[in-house]
Amino acid sequence: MSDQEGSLPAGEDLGRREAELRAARRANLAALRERGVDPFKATRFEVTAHASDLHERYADLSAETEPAPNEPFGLGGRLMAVRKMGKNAIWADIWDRSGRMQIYVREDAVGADALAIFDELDLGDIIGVNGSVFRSKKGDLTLRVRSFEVLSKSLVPLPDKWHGLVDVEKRYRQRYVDLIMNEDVRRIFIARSHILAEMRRFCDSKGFLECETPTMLHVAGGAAARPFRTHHNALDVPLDLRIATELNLKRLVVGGLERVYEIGRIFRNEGIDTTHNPEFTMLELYAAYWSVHEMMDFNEELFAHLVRHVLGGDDVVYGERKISFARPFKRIGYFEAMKTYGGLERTDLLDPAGAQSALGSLGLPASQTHGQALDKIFERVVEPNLIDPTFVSDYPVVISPLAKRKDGDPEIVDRYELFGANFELANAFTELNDPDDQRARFEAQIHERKKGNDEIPPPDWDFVNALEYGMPPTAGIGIGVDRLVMLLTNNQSIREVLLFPLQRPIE
RNA sequence: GCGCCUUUAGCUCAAUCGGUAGAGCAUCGGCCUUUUAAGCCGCUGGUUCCGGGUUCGAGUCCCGGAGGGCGCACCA
Repeated sequence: MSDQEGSLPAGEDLGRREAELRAARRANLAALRERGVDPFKATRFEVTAHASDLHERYADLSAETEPAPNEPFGLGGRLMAVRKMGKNAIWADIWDRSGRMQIYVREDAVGADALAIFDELDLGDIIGVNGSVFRSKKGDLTLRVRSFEVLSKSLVPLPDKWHGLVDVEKRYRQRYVDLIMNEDVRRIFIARSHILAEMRRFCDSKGFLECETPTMLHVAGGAAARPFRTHHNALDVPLDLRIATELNLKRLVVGGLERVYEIGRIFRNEGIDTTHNPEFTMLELYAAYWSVHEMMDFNEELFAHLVRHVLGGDDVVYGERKISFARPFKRIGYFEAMKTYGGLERTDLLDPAGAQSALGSLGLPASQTHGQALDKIFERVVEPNLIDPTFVSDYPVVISPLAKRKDGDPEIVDRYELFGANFELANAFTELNDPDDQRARFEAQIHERKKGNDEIPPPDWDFVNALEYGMPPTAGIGIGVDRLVMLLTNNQSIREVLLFPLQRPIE
């Protein structure tokens, strides 16, 4: 590639202004090269501190104690602001992952040639600086630059240094620019990474094995959802992207791994809104010899731990609300909740016709199935009341095809869901391990499927076969990681916690 | 899929009733050795998302389309 104006990627349609701005940077690149500095030749830089390290370490350094301790540091970062003071001194801000550091470049410290090079830099260039810190008269901790290196050149103009990048579409399509400009966005994704790491650490500490099961399957099962279809050329077979990790993880429990989990990407071929993205991340975890009661304790401990770890206390601020995750969480039975919040009776709800009429009296449209009707009623009547974290337990079997029936009450399963801030945070149940019951439920689903419900997956007979070898009593849980991150980072849209949310292609 | 909102300079935003499209930042040229949205002086910068229509005249009004956001529906 030459650094001539016009050597832009084919098809890129630049306005005249942007072309000028880019050309100016190319000219500055050429000028640097003429001085013997090639920004793209650098292969490494010795980073010995991040900005936040220095801010912490020198929190007590005052402007009066200058000269500062003569300890040199090397910082790498992006040049984000430049304030030139005459011909011989430049103040500037560089940003690294941890935050901002002001730097001070003086001719009498770096020499005339180096200052001239610095003078040629553009906002957005990546530099490495060496020097020691002092506190400026205005109180800002500053690195007095003794030497610096140009580590990379930024050839496109950055957004407004004050307003940053605001346009939501551009933020998602060019997330790298968003991350450069918006510190709060950077913090969300750093927090997300910490949440994921802490979830793993927590699960590992309880004796769970992280397992990786295939994302491409011949039969995508374990949930009700339309899959994405793909194709393997060499085998010439159609494949589905998984819609859950459930069945494979339970195969591992059959295999004797006892405690397993996967933090996995799930794909569902459905619409996009503020709480749904076609690919999302779910934690699924299975514990042999546990019932749903042990799982509830585990769940409560995990969430309380994560909230403390990320937010430093028990309270989560979400939108207008403040929600406490102090243990114990509230608990309520499914039918108890329906009765309390909607005055609805168990016997009516368990009757398909009764459920439909309850739906009608709420002013909701008729549902295709009994289960769907119950979901709609619950969503309307109970969910809006679930703000503090609340375990709702004892679900009806009609809406829980993979859960074990409750002993002594065959219409109820050993299942709970955890709600908080008006959305579902976790779904757990005692897993069905009777192969005959499982087979019967798959057979029932075949009829559903034939009726045209294409969200019902075809049966996975090998899974029944696995159960026939014998699976210990097992509890399982699914946690929507993206929604948990939304909650812990106070974001109202899933796209704000996904680095690259799916967008329609341009043109 | 339906409804509402939105799209103007590289970025962030203006533009009265339909009457010559402006500003700040950035860029470019100057001045300034403790500034921090640095400051001061000067220059430059437009396919008003796209395509039609109405009109003497359209960023503005009408129709169609595209992208995005939100809500509803669908969906955990």
